[in-house]
Amino acid sequence: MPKKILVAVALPYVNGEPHLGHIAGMNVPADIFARYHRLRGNQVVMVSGSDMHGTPTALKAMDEGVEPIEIATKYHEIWKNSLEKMGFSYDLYTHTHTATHKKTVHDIFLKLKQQDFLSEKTQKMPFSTTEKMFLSDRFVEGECPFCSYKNARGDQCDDCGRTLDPTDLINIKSKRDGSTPKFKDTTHQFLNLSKFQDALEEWISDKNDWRPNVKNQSMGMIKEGLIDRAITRDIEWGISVPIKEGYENKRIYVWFEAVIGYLSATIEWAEISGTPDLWKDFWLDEDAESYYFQGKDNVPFHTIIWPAILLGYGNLNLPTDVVANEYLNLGGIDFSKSKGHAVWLSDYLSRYDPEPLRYYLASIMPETSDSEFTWAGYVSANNNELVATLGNFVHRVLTMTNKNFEILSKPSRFGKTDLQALSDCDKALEDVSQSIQDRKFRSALQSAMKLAQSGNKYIDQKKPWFELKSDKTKAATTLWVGINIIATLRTVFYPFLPSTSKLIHEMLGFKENTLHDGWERKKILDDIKIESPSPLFKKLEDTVIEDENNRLMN
RNA sequence: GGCGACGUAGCUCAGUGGUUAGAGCGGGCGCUUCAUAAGCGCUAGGUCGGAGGUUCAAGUCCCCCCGUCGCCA
Repeated sequence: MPKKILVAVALPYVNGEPHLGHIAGMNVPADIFARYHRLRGNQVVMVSGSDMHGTPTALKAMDEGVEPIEIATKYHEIWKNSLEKMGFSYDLYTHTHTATHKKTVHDIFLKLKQQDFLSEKTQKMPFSTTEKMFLSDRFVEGECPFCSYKNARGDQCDDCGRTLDPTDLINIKSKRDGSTPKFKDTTHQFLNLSKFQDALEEWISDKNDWRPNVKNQSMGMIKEGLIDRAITRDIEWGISVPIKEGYENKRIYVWFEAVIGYLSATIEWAEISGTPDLWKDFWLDEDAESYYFQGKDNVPFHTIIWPAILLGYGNLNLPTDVVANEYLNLGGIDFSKSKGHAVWLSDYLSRYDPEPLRYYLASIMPETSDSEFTWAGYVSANNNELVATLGNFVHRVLTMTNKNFEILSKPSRFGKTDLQALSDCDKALEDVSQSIQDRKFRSALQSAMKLAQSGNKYIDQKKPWFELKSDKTKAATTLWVGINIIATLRTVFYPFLPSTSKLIHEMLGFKENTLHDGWERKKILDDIKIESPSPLFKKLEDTVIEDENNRLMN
């Protein structure tokens, strides 16, 4: 019975280009997971989109003197394009400035209001008279009333560490233009998170397969007591508030509506696919599973706020797991000279192939702690692992076969070593499968690469170049087994390296596509013909390391 | 300040209280020549962030520090 699996990837702010840190923790693991499950025969929908209404996007637009939609659309296109080039298999990558999204957000907002999960409160907020807008805590500064530090923020003094309210600040100024704000009353809608306290605690308490940081952090917050949070803001950019009076100049706050993007994207996908009700399979069927991929800074939104919204709305599936990764940092260079620099995805793709990057990022995925991207590590992974271990194994077997056999036939009997090699294939399929299901992607990749290593050992043991001279039948057996290993490598690497997998598939002359063969050792045809192979990967010169590091520091 | 995660070989990381703490990469030595000078074998390299405690036994459990990152206030 195929499973129904929703793969939800965090919606990025579109106030800049994607860099390697963005994709290492969200897109790479999500795509591996989605591709694995499709190959397994499960019904998968993988969705995400650009978060168009983020505060940083609106501010950038204001600073550049353009409309927010211009900034958002510009970067949305760049994101969409780069994600596509990396081979991420989204069923839909949309954005949150669509009619479907707005309709879904309004529907949810009104239902929550109707069920009494929203309430109205009035508070005093600093208002900029020059920019005609309310200023959030981090956009005001002034003198700390406790330690007299001059640049204390609206929420905290960085010097003495004390918690502040903007009304505490002496000589409060706008950080944006230095003007003095006035305090004005403003009224907002609040989500009553406290009403979900018990339900959330019960829901999370038995999630023993979640990563420790996700579960413990969420439980800690729940036990401290959840407080109501404002879900509307005094801003112009965003989704309108579906309340008749008093909210004309307010918008729904972005953290509330962005998470709804997972649902609205699934609905949009179903509509585009011509099966408008299909989204229900993933959200209403209680056997369906859902996995949310994102960075560690996003955990509470996915383990508390989004589940609270879903519970409040009713009948919608809660996350099966919230797969949060730590951060990928940029390393190997002098940080003092590289401030604000990053490896931009579009820039990377203008010079290098997607697959080595997918491989390297999966191999250093920040699953348990922050990790570092270095160009030296990238070149090393490409040359020592992809070229030397995987690429070379495939190439040496296929070249020898092509040069010595017009047609390679299935051997009539196998020796002990041959049977061991074939069982290594089954072991690899099992190990990779288990690790991906457990969302342990680094370990899964290691198990896949281990098969290429054991393939090389097998070839070294059998020495088919001798067998060719002494007994050609023996060489045929070795190479036939070698081709079985290659066919299995094609399968276990498919989630990580889809293009490489396709290339192997074609070089082996298989007819149907890889998905058709499923997650098992392919039944190789009795007679197989191998054309002259081409290398799977390009070796990189060591000068790449220096060149790229220089580029980062200039 | 509170909560959470992390700190193990030169690098990246595994390690349900139980032999002598492991793997890959990098280093050193050897073997091999089918293959993109690729492959295979052997080997060196560790006060497990620091100090204390519980235990027959601690990288692992408890307490206190130090450091990094995230969230909250």
